[in-house]
Amino acid sequence: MPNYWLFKSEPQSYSIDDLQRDGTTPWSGVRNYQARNFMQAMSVGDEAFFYHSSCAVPGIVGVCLVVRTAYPDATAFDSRSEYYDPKSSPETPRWFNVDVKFLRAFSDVVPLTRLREIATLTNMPLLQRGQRLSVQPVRATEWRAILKLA
DNA sequence: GCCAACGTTGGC
DNA sequence: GCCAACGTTGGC
Repeated sequence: MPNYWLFKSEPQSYSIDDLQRDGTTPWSGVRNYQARNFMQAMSVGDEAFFYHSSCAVPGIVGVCLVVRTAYPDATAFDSRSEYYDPKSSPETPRWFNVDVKFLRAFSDVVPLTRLREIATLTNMPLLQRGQRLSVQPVRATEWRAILKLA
C-alpha cells in the first residue's frame, strides 16, 4: 500500500503545469526539518497531491508520484542558489529531496475553501490554524475524499 | 536552557 | 498589503 502526501508550491515559483512540462523533478529547496523528515519517510510509489499556495485560488491542483527516495539536496551546496545553506555539505548533508513525477492535473482546482467544507478532512494538517508545513502526510480516507472532489 | 528578536509563510 | 502563527537564531 502506498502512502499519501501533499506538497505545497507557489505556482509563480513552480506550478503543476511546470511539473507536467518537466515530467519529473527533484523536490528541492525544502528547508524545514519536519518537512524534510516526511520526505525521508517516502517510498517509491507513494502518491502526493500538488497544492498551489499564495495565489488567487489556493488549493489542490493535481497528483504526482514519488519516483526516487530522499537523497541530498544539491541546491544547498550551491552558493549561487537561493536555497544555499553553508551548514549543509556533501559530506554531511542537512537537506534532502525526493524526485516526483507528474501524474495528473485536475480539470478544476479543488479550492482550500471547498476542502474546509468537508467533514472528513477537518483533521488534515493543511486545514489547521497557523500550520505552514510545505510537505505533509495525507490519510487514505482523506485521499479518497479529495479525489472525489476533483 | 531561556526567550526576545527576527524572518518567513500564507490566507485573506 | 496586513498580520497571525510559527520556526530559527543568538545573546545571556
